[in-house]
Amino acid sequence: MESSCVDTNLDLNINPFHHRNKVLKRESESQREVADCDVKVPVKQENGVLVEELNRISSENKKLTEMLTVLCEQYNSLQNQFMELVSKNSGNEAATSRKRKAECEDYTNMIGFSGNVGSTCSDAESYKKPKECIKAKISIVYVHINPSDNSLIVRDGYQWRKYGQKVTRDNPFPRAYLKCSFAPSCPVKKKVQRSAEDPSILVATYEGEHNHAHHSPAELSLSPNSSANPRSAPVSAPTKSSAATVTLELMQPSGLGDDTKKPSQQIDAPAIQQILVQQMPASLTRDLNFTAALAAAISGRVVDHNERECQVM
DNA sequence: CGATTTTGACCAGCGC
DNA sequence: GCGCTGGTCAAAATCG
Repeated sequence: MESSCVDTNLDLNINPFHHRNKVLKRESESQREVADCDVKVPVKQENGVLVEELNRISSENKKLTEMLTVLCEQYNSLQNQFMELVSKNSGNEAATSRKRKAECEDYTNMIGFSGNVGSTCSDAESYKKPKECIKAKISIVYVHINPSDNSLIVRDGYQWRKYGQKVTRDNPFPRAYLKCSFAPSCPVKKKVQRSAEDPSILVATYEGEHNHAHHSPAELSLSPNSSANPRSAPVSAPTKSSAATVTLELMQPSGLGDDTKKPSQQIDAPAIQQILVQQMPASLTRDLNFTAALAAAISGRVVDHNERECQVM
């Protein structure tokens, strides 16, 4: 929850020591190319250019890190404000809500950012099977969609099977219940429902973790447990229904009492969007796939740049 | 024809 | 115990 949980140090694989090998490798490659072109370029000159480029990238990395730190600080302060708001509203909500205790426990964990519900027995299914302690990682994904799009489809790279649909009391939009197509070997379930406050937002609640890779790697990865995902995020065009997506992982209720019940239903749409914006950097920096892809993209640009320079010389 | 979706019925938790 | 509610089941319908 704390911003300290967020590693603001973007490892872009461009630190000098790490990059040194690439530089040396590039040196040998360019020497080969130079030989092929039958043009002799002083190695020291190229070395200087590369070092200069490396310094430039390092300074960019530093700037990005600073920007990220500022973003995280802003996020932290906003989160504190949000928690205050939630605790104020929870008193009124508790009087009118008839939610199940178990569900309240689930949503007590909402707007957490680094924990894993599975470490205790207070997770989603424990009320059904009190003797079992099922590990169920719960996370909420908000997907911005076209309000005229009535489908309840959240493309997250996995294949789902719908097994039910209900209209819930506190939301006029139907809620779809889906299981991973690999069930029962994969226990992951998800619920998809439009936000009552903002119909352009689709709320997908994931329960559990996938124990397999994506079914369709060509689709955009929005999975809450990126550790189970295959490598880098695909580059296919965004789907019509997913213009922007943010994942909120849920955390342990430690330090949070019942006064945080169902905060998502107590905040208005602008607050949600603010939270989502603040959530993005934390989610992105936690996502190894994202940082790896970013590093690959940057290093790719550097390589291209160097190759162009080599060709010029 | 197998996989998926739809949809009404059923079950279980919770508050009164 | 009863009613309300969310979640799940399973048969029928639909799709590719």
